[in-house]
Amino acid sequence: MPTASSQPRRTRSGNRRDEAARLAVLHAADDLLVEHGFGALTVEAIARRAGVGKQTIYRWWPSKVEVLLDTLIEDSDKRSAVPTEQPTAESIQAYLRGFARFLTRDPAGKVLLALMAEAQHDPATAQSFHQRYLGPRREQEREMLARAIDAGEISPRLGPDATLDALVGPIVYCALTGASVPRGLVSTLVEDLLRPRPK
Amino acid sequence: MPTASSQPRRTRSGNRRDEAARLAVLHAADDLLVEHGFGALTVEAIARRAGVGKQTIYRWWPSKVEVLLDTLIEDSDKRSAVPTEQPTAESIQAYLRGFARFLTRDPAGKVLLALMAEAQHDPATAQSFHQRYLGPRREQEREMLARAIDAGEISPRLGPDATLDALVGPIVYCALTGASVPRGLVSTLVEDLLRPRPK
Amino acid sequence: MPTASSQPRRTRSGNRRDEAARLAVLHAADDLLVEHGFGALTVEAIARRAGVGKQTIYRWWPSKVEVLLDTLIEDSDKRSAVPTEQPTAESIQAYLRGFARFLTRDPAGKVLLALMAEAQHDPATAQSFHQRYLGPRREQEREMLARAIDAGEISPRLGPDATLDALVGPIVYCALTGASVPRGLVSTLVEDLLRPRPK
Amino acid sequence: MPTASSQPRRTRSGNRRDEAARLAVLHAADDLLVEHGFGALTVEAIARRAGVGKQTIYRWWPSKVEVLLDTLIEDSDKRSAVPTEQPTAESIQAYLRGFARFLTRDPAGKVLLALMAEAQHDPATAQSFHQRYLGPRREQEREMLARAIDAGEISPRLGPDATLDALVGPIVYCALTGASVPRGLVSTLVEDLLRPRPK
DNA sequence: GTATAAACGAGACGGTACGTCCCGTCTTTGT
DNA sequence: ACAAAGACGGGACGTACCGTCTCGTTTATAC
Repeated sequence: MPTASSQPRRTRSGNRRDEAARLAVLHAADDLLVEHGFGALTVEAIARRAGVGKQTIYRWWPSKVEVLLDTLIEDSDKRSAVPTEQPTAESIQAYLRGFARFLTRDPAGKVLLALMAEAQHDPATAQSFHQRYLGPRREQEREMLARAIDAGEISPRLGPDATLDALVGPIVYCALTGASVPRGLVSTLVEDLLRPRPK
Repeated sequence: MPTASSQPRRTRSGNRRDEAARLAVLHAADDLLVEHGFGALTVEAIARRAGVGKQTIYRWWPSKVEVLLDTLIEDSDKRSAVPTEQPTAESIQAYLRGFARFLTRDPAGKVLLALMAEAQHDPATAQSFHQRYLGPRREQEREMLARAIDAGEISPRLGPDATLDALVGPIVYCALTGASVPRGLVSTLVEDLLRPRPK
Repeated sequence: MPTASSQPRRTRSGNRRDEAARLAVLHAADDLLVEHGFGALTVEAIARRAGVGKQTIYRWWPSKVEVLLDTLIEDSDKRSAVPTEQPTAESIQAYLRGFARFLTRDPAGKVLLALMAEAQHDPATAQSFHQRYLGPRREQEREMLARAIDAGEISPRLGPDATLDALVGPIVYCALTGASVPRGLVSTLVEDLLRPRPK
Repeated sequence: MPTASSQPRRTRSGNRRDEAARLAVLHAADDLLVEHGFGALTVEAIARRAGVGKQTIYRWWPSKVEVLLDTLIEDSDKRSAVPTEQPTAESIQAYLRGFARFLTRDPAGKVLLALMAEAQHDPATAQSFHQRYLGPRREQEREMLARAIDAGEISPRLGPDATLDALVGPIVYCALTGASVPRGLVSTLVEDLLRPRPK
């Protein structure tokens, strides 16, 4: 991870990128999305709320979607990290439960839903969203599965991607339809798909 | 001057709703969505393409989303109907496969994805989408499950909604991420979730 | 439910023109102009107010301007008639004063001003307005002058049209600028232009 | 191709008002009025013709009427200025003749007629038109009269406003009715109203 | 008497313009 | 050099009327 300059940084600009402006934009976008929905998330509104010029946004982000993507990537790792320690069936299940909570309860989860939605409307968003979020995440999840299989913790009947679609898909679907994830769903999925009884 | 007012007489409108205009709007919306994506789906573009006044759209539909919903409801029943005959595990599996094909291959499936996406952005869309599409569909699917259970065809470990989320969720998730539904996913889901081996 | 078609029963129409509808349109137009100004005088508003279908207006009048012209012609003769008896300098002066009052005080005078205004905006209006109102009126006024000259009542230094422009122009101009006609203006005009002292 | 970044450099805009856009709007409005009449003078048409966004018009002018008023005020002083030197009966007469020519011949005169007309239809136009054009002009004319009276050049029988109404009214009236100002009218008015023979 | 034909109210239709909002680009000015 | 500010050309929004057109009803006249 690169440097990340530290001090409060009060001076409003200079000839280097203004970190305060960057954060103001990210927070403004996040807040607007949560408070007024994606429809109210216009570049002008972000700039207004962040007390920033429109050009400052266009200078650093190709579109408002990339702003959201930046917030998502930061928040996602914080609030729903893929287990990197030696995973067990239980820790995988816990990860899925955490992911479900993130999606359906955490305001930051709204960002993910909004981006997944916007990706349906705009190919450029789809491209970025896959490259910067879905792809890396899926890669981590595949690794998690592989290590659990290696350790004999699980033995899924399906290939890694199909398995992950089967586990994550229902959770995402519930979130998209505004429903809570039904009690027992995650555990049953884990039990039936990751530990199929041998014939 | 010879009279010659003979042929079927282009009736073009009158005091009552013009069916030709209605169809032109529905088709224009569908075509625009498939050809240029949701971003190009403006009321003005629909009107232009349908050869119709904007007011004619606003007169009959509260928003472009409702236009899409109308086309979805008509198409969905035609191209991916929920089985109403006595369902078996096999016919349920066939329904899911048909649904997957509808979502990922059929242009009309794009309409469903677009609406599910727009529902994330706009509460009014979410409301309509649930009330007019998701709700009735889920109801039919519940009935399908119930009859299959009664007939002893299946015995799901989860409640009806959780079962349906687990079956439909992965398919929708694949479609949303632009992936094809992995081979074996549907059959494994049906087998593991609807016919759990007796202990 | 016994209907009992009792009340006077507005006999809604028949095979011939409906006089009630005609009057309703004329009055609605007049009222709208006076109450809400020319800007609110749309065909739809007239129809709404008169309780009449738009087509009924378009059937009998080529435009809303002709509706106004109809009301003007009826009212103008009633409220500011050109003297036809043997005119004197005094009766001419009285006519001009009456005309000034009509223009600046009488609601029906607003119709004349509105038409004169609209004639600036639209050549068709100008054409009709001249043909149906200004022309005939000017003709009557010329006759009035001619008879007064013949009788030795007046001896204007200018030709008939120039004289009338000089007499009527200031009154119309005051009305158009929203001013009242200054005290003494009419009498001075009559005295100085119609009875010039012999050199 | 040699570099030659020489010419005035189409600056096209910036933080401050774009003078080129302002002029383009004024000229477009003027041209449209003269060429196609007030009916064709829509904000959209002005924007189209000026090669300007609609918002640029709405940003600087409250309505199309104010655009016209701006052109009128600029043109009016250039083409029909009120005499400021010591006025004589002759220079007053010349001014009136110039004004008559302006109104009936000069394309810019159409703007005045159109505004006077629109003032009949819309109170806001009336307000602006009086405040920004009629009022100041009348003030200049009153001054002209006053100085001529002081110098003993004229001795009108009527008060200043009535005198001006009597002089200007017939000219405006002729222009409004599409007539040319009759030969002899102006000179007779000046002679009979400004130089009344002493009793 | 019944059939025809005209005028009626209602209102849907394809359009045009309204005045507003936001897009993404561009310039100016300040730090 | 970067930032705030905001004007710019463009284009979609949802509304109001335009003038035309059917619809179904009502009623006076013609057969």
